[in-house]
Amino acid sequence: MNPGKSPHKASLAKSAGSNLHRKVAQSIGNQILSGVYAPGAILPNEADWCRIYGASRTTVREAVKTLTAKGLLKSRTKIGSRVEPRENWNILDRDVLAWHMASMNPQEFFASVQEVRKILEPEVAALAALNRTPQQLRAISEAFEDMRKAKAGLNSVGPDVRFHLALLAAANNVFLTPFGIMIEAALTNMFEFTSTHNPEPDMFIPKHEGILKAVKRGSAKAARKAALSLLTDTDHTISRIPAKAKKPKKI
Amino acid sequence: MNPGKSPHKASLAKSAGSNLHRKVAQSIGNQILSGVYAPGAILPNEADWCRIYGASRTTVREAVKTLTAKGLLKSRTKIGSRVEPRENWNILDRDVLAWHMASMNPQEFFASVQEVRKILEPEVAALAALNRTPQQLRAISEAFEDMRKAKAGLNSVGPDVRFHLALLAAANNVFLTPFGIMIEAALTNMFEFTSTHNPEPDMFIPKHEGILKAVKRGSAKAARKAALSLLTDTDHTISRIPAKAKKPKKI
DNA sequence: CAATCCTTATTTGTATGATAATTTGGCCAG
DNA sequence: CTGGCCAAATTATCATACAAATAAGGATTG
Repeated sequence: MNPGKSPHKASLAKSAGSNLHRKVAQSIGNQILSGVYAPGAILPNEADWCRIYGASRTTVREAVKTLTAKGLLKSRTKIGSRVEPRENWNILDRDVLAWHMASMNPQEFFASVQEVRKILEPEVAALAALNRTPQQLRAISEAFEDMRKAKAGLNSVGPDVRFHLALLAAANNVFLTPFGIMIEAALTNMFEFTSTHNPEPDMFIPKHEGILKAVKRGSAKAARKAALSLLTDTDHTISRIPAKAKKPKKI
Repeated sequence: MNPGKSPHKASLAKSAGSNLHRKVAQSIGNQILSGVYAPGAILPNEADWCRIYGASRTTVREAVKTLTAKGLLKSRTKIGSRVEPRENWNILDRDVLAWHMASMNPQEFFASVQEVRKILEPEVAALAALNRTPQQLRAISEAFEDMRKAKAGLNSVGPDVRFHLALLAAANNVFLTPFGIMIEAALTNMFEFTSTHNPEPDMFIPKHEGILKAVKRGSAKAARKAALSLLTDTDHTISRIPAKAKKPKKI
């Protein structure tokens, strides 16, 4: 796409990862997620990347392997590295999600997340009510207590995240755990998406308590209902964007 | 775990991937997923892996980077590579899922998948009914037609998978697409989990047709109901294992 | 002209050896 | 006992070379 002599300059070093191959992977990953290299496109070859980043081929190759492992690329001899179709991207991977967030309309991102949360979290709560171990219940309970204590300070986001992650873990289904990443990202960055920071904190605590109590006494039905109400009534969420006609789909 | 001179011998070359670093990654990945190296354990260092597999350090490092990118490992200088906790594993990654399936009780795997499918697929169908593009509808429709044609032969698994994947794509939510891997794995290997191969093929086609029609005319409610019935009534699934008391959780 | 085979060029894959950077753990001094 | 300094182990990076795969074009032949 830009095989010229002075390509992107691809600003490195801005992201935190201390290792070079990590930085390179982040940079290339960001470029893919932001559409600089679209699915199907052939990336610059390894030698080019070396020049671009001033790194050794070893380092570049490790970065490429990282991206390949996340489903963004596929390399073949004599061809080079081609960007994989979107459905192969490992979007629930921590890094991929971060890159995705960096180059996406925040409201659209948030709407997509909430759409999935509304589907999953009530059922997750129900499963947790049925399958939780005592230890898992304790983890949920402790997170809730921390939420309550931290109520005064606005930094209740940490315990809040822990609460939802603990709930997810208590559902005891491996295929649900990947969503922790998504939930975490949504909750920790919520203030960036919604205008107000901690919306309706007075409703906030009781609703979480409702989930906790239902899970404690093993009532799937009540847990489902409580979790649903947390995501719909109180809103925590942005109800301005209709979940439906999100985007007419350019194609 | 086995730092002796004659370690695992870790049979390579059995899996298809032609590249060496791929084979090494697969072998180590399998060992992690099968519990040879548990979360928190320190893996052999790079030099050891080189001896074990008879590969160069370059190759071993690329394999390690691959596994790191999938969330199975984390490497630190002077420490080595440590197996990450399970919740960080990228279980919806194609490879990780394959390794997981290779070392798991098939019925437990299938039960977990169906549990998630019952949660998601009705809502996926509903979203598809609301958000599908004409092209996406056509893809669903074509997959269904292929299913019907292939009805005589038992190899309807291909079109069946395509049908569900097309439905998933039509939901138009990036955070749902990762489940395609899981659904694909479940459907293509179903005959290994259930005793009978294509259970109740007479119900099979009409139920899929019900989903298609609902999606076509944009009825979320009907689509949800049809998708749910496909997963509960007909059973496609194994109802012998109660979804609840799966496993008392050894901890 | 058409089809087939062969050569060649390009790109990734693997190997080797060396050096740098990081950090644990122990040693040593106060 | 405490603090800081030193050494060892391990990953991180670099440079170079060769191997393997394969796409593309050219030579050969029908």
